[in-house]
This record gives sequence, C-alpha cells and structure tokens, in this order.
Amino acid sequence: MPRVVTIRTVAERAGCSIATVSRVINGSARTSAEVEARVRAAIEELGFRPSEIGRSLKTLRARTLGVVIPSLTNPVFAASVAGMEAEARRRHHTLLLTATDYDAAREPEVVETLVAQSVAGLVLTVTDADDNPTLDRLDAEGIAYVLIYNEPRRTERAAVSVDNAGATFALAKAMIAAGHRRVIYVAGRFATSDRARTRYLGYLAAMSEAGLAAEAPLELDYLADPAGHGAALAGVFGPPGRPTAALCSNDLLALSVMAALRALGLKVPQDVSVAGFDGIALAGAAYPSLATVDTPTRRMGERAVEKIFELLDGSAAPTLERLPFELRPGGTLAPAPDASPVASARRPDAASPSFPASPEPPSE
Amino acid sequence: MPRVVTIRTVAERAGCSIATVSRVINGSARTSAEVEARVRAAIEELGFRPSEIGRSLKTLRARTLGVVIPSLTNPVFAASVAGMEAEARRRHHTLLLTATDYDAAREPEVVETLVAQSVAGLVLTVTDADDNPTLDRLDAEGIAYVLIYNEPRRTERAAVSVDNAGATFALAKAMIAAGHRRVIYVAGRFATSDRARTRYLGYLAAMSEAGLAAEAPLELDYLADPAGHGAALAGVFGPPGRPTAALCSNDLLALSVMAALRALGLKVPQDVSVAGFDGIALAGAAYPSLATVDTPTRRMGERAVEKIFELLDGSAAPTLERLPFELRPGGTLAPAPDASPVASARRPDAASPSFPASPEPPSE
DNA sequence: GGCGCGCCTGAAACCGTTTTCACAGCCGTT
DNA sequence: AACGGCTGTGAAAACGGTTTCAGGCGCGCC
Repeated sequence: MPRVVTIRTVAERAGCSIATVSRVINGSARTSAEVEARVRAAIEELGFRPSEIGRSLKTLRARTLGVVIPSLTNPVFAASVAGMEAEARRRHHTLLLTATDYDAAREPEVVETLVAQSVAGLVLTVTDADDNPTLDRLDAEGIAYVLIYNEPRRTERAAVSVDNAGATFALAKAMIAAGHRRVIYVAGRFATSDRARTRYLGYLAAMSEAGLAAEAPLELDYLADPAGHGAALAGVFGPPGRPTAALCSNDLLALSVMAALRALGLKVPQDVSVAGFDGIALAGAAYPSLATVDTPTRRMGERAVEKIFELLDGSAAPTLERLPFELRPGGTLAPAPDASPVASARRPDAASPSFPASPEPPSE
Repeated sequence: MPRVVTIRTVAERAGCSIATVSRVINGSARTSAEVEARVRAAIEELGFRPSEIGRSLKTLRARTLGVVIPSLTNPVFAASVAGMEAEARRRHHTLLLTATDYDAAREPEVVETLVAQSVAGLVLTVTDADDNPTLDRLDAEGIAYVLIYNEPRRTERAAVSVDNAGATFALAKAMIAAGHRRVIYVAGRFATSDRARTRYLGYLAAMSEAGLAAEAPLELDYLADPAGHGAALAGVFGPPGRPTAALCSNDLLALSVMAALRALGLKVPQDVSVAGFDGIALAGAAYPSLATVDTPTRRMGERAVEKIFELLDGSAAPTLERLPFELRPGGTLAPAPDASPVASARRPDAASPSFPASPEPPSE
C-alpha cells in the first residue's frame, strides 16, 4: 500500500487546502509564515514527497530526459551517458535510458516509448542523422532533441559532436607522416554508424592529399567474437605487401583488432601500427597505449543536456556544435617498418610516441 | 504544442466513448468488431499514442524501473545496465537511470527521486547492503527492489550477485598454486564498496589456508589519475622482497595497476602477476590478457529485472541469488619468479595461461 | 409473448497535482 | 466613511488515462 500520503493528507494535517500546500512546496505564491510553518511541519512528519506523475499530468511535461544510444557496452557511450546523468541531476531531471543495439529499425519505437512518457527532451545517437524519419517526426511535433556524436548536414538540427572527418584526417596524416604508405581503415558496423562513414571520408582525404592509394575499408563487427576478426584480418594482413597501419573507427574496435593481430602473430606496433577514435579511458591503460583521437566524451554528454535546456527555454536555436578534440599519441603508432628494400632497416621504437599531440601535425 | 491528440480526440473521430477506446487499446474488455475497427483506424490516422503519465496516474505505478549504480564509467555496471535495459524493454518498461558516484550520502536522495516517479521497482548497487537506512525504508514501504553485486547478510533482501568471497578465494588459491607467496590485495574505494571488502575476506581465507602471511590491503582510487597510483604502488613494489602478485578488487583497477606497474619499470607478469575481478569484455583484449573472475555481468542485469517482476507478481519471495562465476585464465598470471635464491631461475612464459578455468583448481 | 440473461457501450468517478478564479479581510487613500 | 487595491486563502477545474457502474439491446427459452 505505497503512497498513502498525498497532498490531501498534508493539507488535512496542516489544516489548510491542497492549493496552499502546493504553493508552499513550489514557492509559486506567497503564503503566511504561520501557515507555511504548519505545512512544512506536516510534510516533515508525514514524510510526504509529491508525486512526479501527478505533477507531470498537469504540466504535460515530465522532469525526465529520454536517452537513445546504440549500446552501453561501448565505453564511449557509457561515458557520455554518465555526463548526461550528472548534468540532468544538477537540473533535477532523471534519465530515461534506452538502447537500440545499432538497429535502425528500433529507433522509431524507442523514441515513441520515450515520447509517450512525456519526456522534456531527448538526447540521441542515431544510425543516420540526415535521412531519418524519426527525427523528422520530432521536428514536426516540436519535441526538443539534441544529437550526440552524429553530425547532421542539416544545420537546423541540434547536435553535439566533434569534427569526425577532420579528426580522422589529422590522425591519418599522422600515420602517413610516420612513414606509413599502406594504411587501412577498419570500421565496425559501417552500415549502422554514420560516424564510421564520416570518419572514413577523413581517411580518404588524407590518403588522397598524400597521393596514396586508399584501401577498401575493412568492416568488422566488434560485438562478435574476436575469433571472427581473425579470419577477416588474416585476409588483409596475411598476403605480402600488407598494410602497415590500421586506422580503426573507434577505440573498442582498435583494442579488439590489436588482440586479433597478436593472435595472428603480428606485433603491434613493430609489424602493424594501430590507432583508434574516441579516447576511452582504457585506451591509455592498454599496452602499448592506444594512439587515438581524444574526444571529450563525458563533457559531450553534459553539453547535450545543457543544450536541451537551452532549446526548451528558447535561449538558443538548434545548432551543430563541435567540441575540440586532441590527437593522443600512443605506443601503438610507430614509424612504418621500412617497406622499401633499398632503405635502411630502422628499428621502430614502441616506447616513443610518434606524432605530436596538436590537432594539426606539421604538414610535412 | 505537443500532444494535441488524446484519447478524447480518438473517441470523437471513431464516434464512441473514451472508455471504449481504452478497452480497445488494452484489450481489457470485449468490443464489437465494427467499433474496434473504427477505433484502430482513428488511432492510426491520428498517430495516437496513449500518455504513460495519464495511465500511471490511475495505476499509481509507472512502467519504469529505477536503477541506482555507483558509476557508469565502470564497464561492469555499464554491462549490467545493458542487461537490465534489454530485459526491461522486453517487458515494456523503461529504465530511470541514476548514479551515486560511490557517494553513500547520495543514495537516499536518488532513491527518493525514483520513488517520487512511482517506479514499479528498483535495481541497485549500494555501498553497504547490510547497514543501510535507505533499504530499510524501501522494506518498510513495501517497494520492490533487487540488489545487484551486493551480497546482503540479511537473507530477506532480494539480490543477484556472485560468490564474491568464494571467487576471490579461488583466484587467490590459483595465484598461490602458481608459486606466489607474497600476494597483495589491491582495492579501489574500499570504504564505499562492500564488494571490495567481501572479496578481501576471500583473499584472507586463501592466504590463511596456505599458511601465508596476508598483506595489508592497498587502497587505490581508480578514478583518480593513474599517476597517483604510481606513488602508492612504488611504495609497495619498490622495496626488496616485494609482492610477486597483485590481486585487484576489479578489472578496471587491475588494468590501471598494470599500466602503473609498467610505468615503474616492472614487467607483467614476469615481475608481478596481476589478476582482476568481474570479467569485463576488455580484460580479454588487454595485453597480456587479464586473468580474472568472469562474472555474468549482463545476465545479472537481466536476472535482476526478472526478479523485480517476480517480486511484483508475488511468484517468488526475495532471496539472495548467486550466479555462477568462472576463473578466466590470462597472461597476466604466471608462475612466481622464484623468490628463493637456491631454486633454479625458471623463466615465466607470458603466453601460456597459468591456471585452469575451473572454479576450484586442484588443491595442490 | 414475456422474461431473463449476456454482450457492448457510455457516463462518470477517480488518480495527485497545478493553476485559475473568486472572495474575504485589511489597509491606505480620498 | 466609502472605496480600491493588495494579500492570503480555498473551491474547483483541469490534465489523460482506467475502471466501475448502470443500462440498452438482442436473443433464447419457457
């Protein structure tokens, strides 16, 4: 028999009307000091806590924020959700969390679920931010939302992201600067991640700028058993003239690729350099430490929630906002083993980071 | 102007009463085929979706589940939340997610928040499952909850866990069987994690059984900068006669400890063996792969949600349920470098796992 | 042909809160 | 002394559903 004590119980106890109790609770209108004291005492004694449901029904707006992410298993999303949670709590809101498991078909239904809960707003990472009926519907209904990690081309969509293509461009350039000529882009779930696709464009641009031939991207499912990776990677790294560097679309994938390469008997970074994207905390604890693009994952979550409230109170129009990233050097990226037989065989040194931490490495 | 279409709009369009619309939606009573068709058509045309808030108000129970965890940043909690989310979705419920950041003082307030939302039940990991006023309050109010990873001594508390002490006992025994004599237990946030304390008991038991002297536990904050770890670890592993093995209270900590040991110039596992606890996905991708206790993290989350519903429909009484664990061998646990100068210096081999995967290794 | 029983249906109450509206009392001003 | 405004309060109307209750209608059975 939970919730036996409602605002009516309190009013009775305090000897006033429920309207007055409501006023005391919300400070929505002045009340006499005497009545206020009685009400506060009654609330205290009864342990009363107003029902958010009752409140929401009147307001037609719950103090909750809907969150839609592909998966909590990827630490990059877990970290950004942690940021959202902290910021939401600061603003007396709670997160309603849902995951799509990278299934685009699930997006409309989870958004429906959240909208049915009358959330104040939504934070989402979708598979495709441009061609997306679900987002169109939110636009049409005027429901506040902010994308995170997506970079919609349509600038009237609110989003918090990083320069995915630019960062990958810089990262690929760093690999090229380290002497790598055959660099392969490895993606997880290419089809269901516009991030992976956008990052690929950055890779292509860097290869093209350096006059190098781009490789066909290698697509791996990083949720599947790493054993599956082995076969795919063996196909690419087995033949002679194999790539000397793997640029992975995210850190989780990169760590998995490193394990798979080792299982194939290839040494990282002596045989193959590896880099990731995201800057998850564990990338630094890996051995060798993972070279990656450090994105402010937690801050992005916080910022997304801030943005929701800006949209709600009308203090800002929806915009695409790119937070700064940083190239993070790591032991997994070393100078290329000299592919040309004429050049001297310089030993790569795993211990020394091989590219500067500035976003734009020197152009030579 | 969101939510312009309510059950009343639908009723009008279908030419019937709102009661009938409700009946069609919920199948709570028979309706004529003709009316039902009209109602369904109206719902379709209007894109109507019943408000969960309106529904909950009558029911006094929302179709949401409150989740309280220390932090999403630890993959073990992220994975269990992923399990909860999947199971909750299966049952048409949504998660309300909150984190305490390992702050016991925050527990009562976040639980208050969730209760105010009229959640159907709660899944929580608390700092102390035995002496906990917040849980007492939930008991008193008859609100359904299930603990996860906690192992309350009070058996009338519902919980899904593993045998924390038993698993650590087995893990410590495996280390001892590998020849380690000085094994140190390294904990993160000892004060705010009854898991860390319970696991320590398992370590103590194993050391005692083997007639070895237990070391004082080393407490590290794995959220702090790993640089801080360095100093603490240097104090323990610097002096001669240092421990040859570190048993860490969780995987995240273990990976951080590995990085810190390397920074001190110590090799894992040649100089120091390391083991963790939890079995997070990335433990397997680490190099060397992390020896750990593999717990069914995701499954535990699913099971906790199942249990909530068992409690709600009265089909089961609250109990402490321990799911099976498995020792997972890993390259970080190798035979001890022979401490006794008289014995021959046998080279430890990082590649070969050094303990069997069975929960109870041979007692010699 | 009348009676009774199901089957569908609608009116209305209810859930817990916020908010509007009206009003009583008081004070200061003219 | 009358009047206007201001302050504090309560009654009541929402908000969007579910559910109870009563009743209308059609049908079968005596």
